Amino acid sequence: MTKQTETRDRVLELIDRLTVGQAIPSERQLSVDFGVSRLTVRAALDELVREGHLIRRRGSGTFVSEPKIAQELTMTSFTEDMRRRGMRPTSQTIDLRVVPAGARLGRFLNVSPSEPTVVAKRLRLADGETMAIETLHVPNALVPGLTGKDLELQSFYELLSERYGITIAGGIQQIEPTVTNEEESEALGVPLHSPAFLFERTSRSSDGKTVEFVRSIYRGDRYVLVSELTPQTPRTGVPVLTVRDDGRVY
Amino acid sequence: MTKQTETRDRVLELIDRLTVGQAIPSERQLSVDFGVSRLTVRAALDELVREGHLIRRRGSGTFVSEPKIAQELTMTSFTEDMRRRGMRPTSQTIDLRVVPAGARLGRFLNVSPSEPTVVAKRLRLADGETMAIETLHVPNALVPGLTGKDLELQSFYELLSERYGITIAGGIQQIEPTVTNEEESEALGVPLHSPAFLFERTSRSSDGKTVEFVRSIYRGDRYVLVSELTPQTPRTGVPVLTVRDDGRVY
DNA sequence: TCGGAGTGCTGGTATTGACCACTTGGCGCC
DNA sequence: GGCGCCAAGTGGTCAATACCAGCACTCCGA
Repeated sequence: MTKQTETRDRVLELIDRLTVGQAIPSERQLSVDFGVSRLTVRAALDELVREGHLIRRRGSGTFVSEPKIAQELTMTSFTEDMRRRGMRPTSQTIDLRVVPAGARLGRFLNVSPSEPTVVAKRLRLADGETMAIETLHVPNALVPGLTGKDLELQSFYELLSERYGITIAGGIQQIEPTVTNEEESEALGVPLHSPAFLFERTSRSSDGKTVEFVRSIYRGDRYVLVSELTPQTPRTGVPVLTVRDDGRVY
Repeated sequence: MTKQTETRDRVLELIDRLTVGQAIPSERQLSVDFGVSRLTVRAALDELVREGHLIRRRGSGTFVSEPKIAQELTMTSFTEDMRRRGMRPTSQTIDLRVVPAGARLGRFLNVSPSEPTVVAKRLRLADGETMAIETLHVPNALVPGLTGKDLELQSFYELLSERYGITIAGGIQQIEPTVTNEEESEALGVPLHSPAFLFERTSRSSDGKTVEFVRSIYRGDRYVLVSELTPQTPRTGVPVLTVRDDGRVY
């Protein structure tokens, strides 16, 4: 725990006790209070400003900012995503089998086409309603003994971390519009050819190995992507998955 | 021009002359070369690392990184977006009329329902191929005398800035999957009910006024959203519009 | 020849001190 | 009472210095 992260955490606690628009103590004051140098305080505040918790006003002070409309799109699993939105995520494993990766999947996972690979098809629910259908592909060697039941009990990423000691370090996700086919429509309970998002994600672990390739179909009538746009300044354009509760969310 | 931004620029020049994977001089060396403190060099490098130009390796050095797959999604117009990808953006104004805002649009634009509003429908092309169809809504008072031809000659945001003195300060964009209707299919030259992205964007100027509401339909077969995912650490998840040149882009 | 310890580099963190640019509010003058 | 100026406080920037932790290479001894 560096002083900087410690300072960051202490400031976050401060923020929790304040309301939007209120000023936090000055950098000089904080450096005295916490017993660290002002630069350390600044570094911690820098981070919080980047994350949208604080707003600096030169000559005036540093203030608690509006909660960001669009939160960071971090490396979240479906489970975390739903929890963050106060919904209860569940999962039904429709199918789980181990098959050779094949050419295309082998390329994605960076393994031999003959490599045994777990292919799991899951229906993802939020508060009991269908939200997405997901097909997971993982080299079997990474997750020996994985069962369909395992996937229903906890987040796959939690499982990866706790049972197999694998932590996800990053990934890349591609999003396209699509329409549901017969199988997807039936599983999701929506009309045939309903608009949907197709997510394709490849994740890699901290040692650089490709861990999974996931293909998900999200209901277009329940999901929207919202991104906040900022001009010029390379601040961050932060998109987020937002559940459409009723008809619209503005 | 602060020393930090100056240092940043000089390092960027350095990067241009190097290839991916090569090391830049050490922080201490740069601070001597540029005649600034190491702290200043670090701050400049911090920014470049955040933007994805450089990668630090403790004990080893700082290296030129792969160009980021996902660039920042800044407040871009279609025009800027296409230019950044090396394509030539053009525009055909299909229709332009001034009508009362009405209830729904008035709410979006934060004006009275009877407020005269420019509604312009444009076909957006990239390298001569249809890419999107866009319907622009702007209070007429903000852009008096706007013609359909104006919109074909330059970016609307450039026009706003140069002729009307309005600069866009931010906005929020919502993205959904949809399918094209008859009119859209015909205009875009795709089959009826083709998958497409629906973008709805509301932009505000620096003085807080809502400037525009834009509704765009992007061809799903030519557009994909790519977002790079980073775990835990609230670095930035940066999504971007990526043109699908051929069949796939991986 | 091979392996391991040592050493000199790298970036990572932290401190102290200083000055600048800007905001704000109070004080004094009109 | 109102206006304008000025001082105090704020964040923004920068310097010089120190020590820590990780990496890679060299050199020496087995």
